Amino acid sequence: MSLHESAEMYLETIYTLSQENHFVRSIDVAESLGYSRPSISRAVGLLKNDGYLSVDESGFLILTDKGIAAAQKVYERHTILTAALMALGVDKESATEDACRIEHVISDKSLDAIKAHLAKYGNGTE
Amino acid sequence: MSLHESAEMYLETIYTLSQENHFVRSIDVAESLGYSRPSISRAVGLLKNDGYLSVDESGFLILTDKGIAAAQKVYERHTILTAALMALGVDKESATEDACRIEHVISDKSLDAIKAHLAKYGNGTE
DNA sequence: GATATTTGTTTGCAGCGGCTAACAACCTTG
DNA sequence: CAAGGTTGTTAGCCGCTGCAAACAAATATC
Repeated sequence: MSLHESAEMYLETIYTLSQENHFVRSIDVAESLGYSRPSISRAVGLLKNDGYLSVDESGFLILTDKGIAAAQKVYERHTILTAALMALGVDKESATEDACRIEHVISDKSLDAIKAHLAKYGNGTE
Repeated sequence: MSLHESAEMYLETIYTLSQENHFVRSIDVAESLGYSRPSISRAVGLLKNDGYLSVDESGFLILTDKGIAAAQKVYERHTILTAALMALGVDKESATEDACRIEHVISDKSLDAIKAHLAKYGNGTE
């Protein structure tokens, strides 16, 4: 079963938060995404059911290997898209916001093409 | 009230079909998008309510000025995104599919940056 | 003119993905 | 230990956007 956009977003958020804080609870995800606690609660339940994470006794969210792999894939897309847009002169904030939406809908083919282009022509200048 | 993604897609489809055929009915939109007739029926009703189109006695869909403007905007985005992806070496079909999804979520800022880049470096080669 | 096909509408369903309200369980702290 | 804040869950709502079934109206065909 492939991930819905929202699930990708939750995984990515948990992943990046866990790199910053090491311990991630539902409330952290809620605050980071600006969503309500019930929304996170449901999403976490679904992700748990689907084997993307587990929740320990203290309520910390632990990504499984499957969860980490999925999150990293989304995160990489995010990074590439942000870099590509910034290379075109888009400000960081707009580039990040757009990357956040595009990362869920662009194909691997197109993403790879952008990646290859960045690799060839650099990521920081134009 | 800003257009939802689905509404943008309907408008764009009606617009392109009306350039090819001159007369566009609901059924044409249904076949073009691969949606059911009821889905089109409801969408057309909503677009009509919001002043994007009218339906004449024969059932032909007529975009209003507002509808044309909105459709053209989406279509232009589609064209630019397709060209940009193809310039990166993405095949036409994939580029078109991705453009179809990205066109609804990318910001004007990023779109303008891509447009400017295409204008500077051409649309067909890399 | 009768039947059949095409087209559009109405009704109601389903999944997704937000939300609030209310409750429960767990701190924490006076 | 009692009171209050924090966090998570449950229940249920709503809008969006697809769907199918069933009906209605118009058109085509025999």
